[in-house]
Amino acid sequence: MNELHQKLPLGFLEGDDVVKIAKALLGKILATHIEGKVCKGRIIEVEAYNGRIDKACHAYGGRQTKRNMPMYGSAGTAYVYLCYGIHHLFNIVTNAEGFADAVLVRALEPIEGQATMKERLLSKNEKLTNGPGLLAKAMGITLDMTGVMLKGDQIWLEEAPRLPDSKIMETTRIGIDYAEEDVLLPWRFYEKGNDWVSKK
DNA sequence: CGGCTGATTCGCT
DNA sequence: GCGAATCAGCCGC
Repeated sequence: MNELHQKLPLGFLEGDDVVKIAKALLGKILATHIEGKVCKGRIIEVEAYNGRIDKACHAYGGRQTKRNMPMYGSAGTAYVYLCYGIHHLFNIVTNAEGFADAVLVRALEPIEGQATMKERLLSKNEKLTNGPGLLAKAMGITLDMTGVMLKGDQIWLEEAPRLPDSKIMETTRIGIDYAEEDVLLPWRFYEKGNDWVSKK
């Protein structure tokens, strides 16, 4: 097996600095094997959410709901939730059990299974994975996958060289206007010049 | 091509 | 009841 396609050890996600982990995840590969179909994409856009200090985080202030419980799980847990009543958004939980940090995967560069993605999306345009709602649908990620570990046969991460800092763009997160001053945190990261970034 | 809006369900007031 | 870590379709320029 090609060394680039080894599974990413979940220890990669155990640190207590979710911002650092979010940046390090850029370039890594997200893979799913659902209903007999394999899909893969390079992670090229992410956002960091910190449960203790970040008003944009669903678990800010120690809030616990049925929806956000997976965020308190151990590093490498998937957190999938329904946004705007329609879209599934996929997060990678980081840090130790009991700490509700997570990285929202906002965009992928497709590298395998594009035909399957197109079937799932029933979309007329060329967008497959240029946004968190789209990529979850394209990859076959659904609500019942919240709480599963990213190490099984269904969904996992693969190793890949990390992006040099010179290729990483840092900016503010999207769609969190309710988060008061934390709107300004530069916790969205994407690969400069990549056409699959969700917004320009 | 930019801006506005409906979709649709969960969580909190 | 209202707003939400979004997207596609429609309208007007």
